Amino acid sequence: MMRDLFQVRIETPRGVFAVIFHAAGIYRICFPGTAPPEPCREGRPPWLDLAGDFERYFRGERVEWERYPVDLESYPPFQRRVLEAVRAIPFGAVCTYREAAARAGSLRAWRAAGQALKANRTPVLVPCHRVISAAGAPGGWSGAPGWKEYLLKLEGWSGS
DNA sequence: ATTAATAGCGGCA
DNA sequence: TGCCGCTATTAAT
Repeated sequence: MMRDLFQVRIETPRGVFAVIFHAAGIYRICFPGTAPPEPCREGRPPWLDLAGDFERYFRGERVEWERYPVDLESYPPFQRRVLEAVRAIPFGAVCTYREAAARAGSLRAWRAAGQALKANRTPVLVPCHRVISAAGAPGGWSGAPGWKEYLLKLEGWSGS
């Protein structure tokens, strides 16, 4: 189901992010230097202090992203369960691909869990950076390189 | 309609 | 150490 989309640009210490949203939730996060692939108009989000939360987060403060509704409707069922499980990982904590798949209900589907994270349209709000490989390496990131490591460090993860 | 390719993991030789 | 199979989904054949 395709809805009318709006976007806000938000300045942070790490660059300008674009948040794409509609009335029922946040649809996509665009990292600095990337443009939204779908057409959208400028608009003001209905949620209070979204920009403030971004600034605080990129300054290293804890932010309760759970209070923002994220649009997960267009994902296939398993991917959606993975993203919901990943959303529940607390600030500063991490889990493995295996655990993420298990929490989504299919213990052996780590690989498919990786696909779900790759398909994740809303990084940061769905903190896919908190899913790391069992060996302690950060693992993949579908956007520009370095961001996963950066976000983990921002949340106090000391590395392997 | 089938097959290949994925943001990985654990078991077994 | 290296090989194998596994799961869900999409893209290519």
